Amino acid sequence: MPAVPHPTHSTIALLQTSSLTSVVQQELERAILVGEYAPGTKLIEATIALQLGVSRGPVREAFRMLEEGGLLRVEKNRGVFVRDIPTAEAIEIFDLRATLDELVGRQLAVHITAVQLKEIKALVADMERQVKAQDAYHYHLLNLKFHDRLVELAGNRKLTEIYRKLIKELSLFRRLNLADSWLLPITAHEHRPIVAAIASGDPDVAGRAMFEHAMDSKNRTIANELERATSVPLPVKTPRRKRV
Amino acid sequence: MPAVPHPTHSTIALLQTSSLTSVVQQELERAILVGEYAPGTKLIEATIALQLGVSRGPVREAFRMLEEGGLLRVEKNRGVFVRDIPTAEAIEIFDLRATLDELVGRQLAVHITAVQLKEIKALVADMERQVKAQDAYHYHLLNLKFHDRLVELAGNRKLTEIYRKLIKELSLFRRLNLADSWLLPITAHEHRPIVAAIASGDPDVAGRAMFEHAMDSKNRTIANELERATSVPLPVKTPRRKRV
DNA sequence: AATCTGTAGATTGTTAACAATCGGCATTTT
DNA sequence: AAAATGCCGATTGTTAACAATCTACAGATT
Repeated sequence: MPAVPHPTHSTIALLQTSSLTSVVQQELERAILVGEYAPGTKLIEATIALQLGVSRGPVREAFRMLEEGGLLRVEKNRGVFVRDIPTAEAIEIFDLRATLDELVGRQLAVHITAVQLKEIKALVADMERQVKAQDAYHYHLLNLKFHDRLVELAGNRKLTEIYRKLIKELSLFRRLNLADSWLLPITAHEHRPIVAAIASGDPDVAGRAMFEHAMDSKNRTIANELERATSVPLPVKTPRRKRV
Repeated sequence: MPAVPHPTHSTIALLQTSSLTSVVQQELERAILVGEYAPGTKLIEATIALQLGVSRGPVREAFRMLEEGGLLRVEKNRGVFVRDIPTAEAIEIFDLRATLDELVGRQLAVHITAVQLKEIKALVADMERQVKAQDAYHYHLLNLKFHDRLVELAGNRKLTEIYRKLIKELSLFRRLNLADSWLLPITAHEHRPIVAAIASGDPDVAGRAMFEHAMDSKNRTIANELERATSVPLPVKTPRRKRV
């Protein structure tokens, strides 16, 4: 009856929105972010096409999307590789994130509702529970959720979009995934003050709290990285390249 | 003989870097940004492929890149369209840009060199010349260049990347291109104070100057847009912000 | 031994054909 | 007349084949 078909059934909605390209895109993104394809890994069109049961066309289109999204690096006629974020770029991203987080804090201080504040506090409580339980992995996930939710609540969708893109790229900063960085969630005790700062309603205070927190995270990660670099005689395997 | 071929000749470098996909991508982006394809326009694969003398494959891949870049909107089985940025989203982008510009100002205040400062001053002088000559078009170009260069000089490539993406999307905010907004470059007299603020070396002052300038631009544009819609000019007030 | 050369296989770039879906229009139905 | 039905051209989604390029390796050359 509806002149405009309304995708109520999830299967219909799926067929209407997801093409093979989008499915491949999402699956590759998932695999990359979860570490199934480590940074530097070469992705071969035919292999992936075979694994996912599609032809090379959709795979190539997905590659182009992920390239533009900053997750893949393309070398013409040579192949596509999972991007490895160099330390210098990671620093830039951290700085940028800090500024965005500051904006988030400022916005939230003015606009957050009581219900939302409660939701955030619950997340913090959850995290503290994971710390007590020594569950670094779930703490990590909750921490991501915490910050993502804050950004979302700031109410600027473009900001959310960019923030998420930055987070994805940061997860390709190799050393971040070496696990010992979130073995000790020192960040935990900073979360309550942040929530308090937001609740205070003062944009300057809240913005500052968010900014400092982000910068702490940056400094901790980079320090960790530099330490590793000096202690380990860097096992740099040089890939065969002809170009400059 | 170099075992590693060095693409000194531009033609070689071109062949090594540019695939049909990338050429199509750039050409479409150019055409979109220059307004040859107005927002809302439907782009037909076969037509474009024919016009550019390639097959549909590269065109589709370029579509995916431009989609991810925020310039195209894709409806499955229906086609791709040049995106039309709604006012609400434009506002979000403006706010975001203001924050990024503030960061730019803060960075420049601390890091800009004498030569760079001179270069920027030259750009401002150029702009003032265009104002005197009533050349709104070239003023517009120089203004873009001015801000783009400032961001570039801030020395954060990721920031530059995001900033440019935002600018591109803003150019798809339909009303911005209706020409009368840059018939009167009221912004002109704000540029000297900005440069001075940067030259002062005080990050707070410079950041604030950049932020306010961006917000002025936002308010002017949005007011203009609302006026067109309602034919009643509403002054848009933005809360002043203070820095610690 | 080290470097150069050339060939074969693997992989990417590009095209063309096939399949599925959409949108409009004529026809039918009420 | 209004609404529903069914067809047809146009357009998109997908696949498979073809062409160009790269990488590795073996043999030739110095």
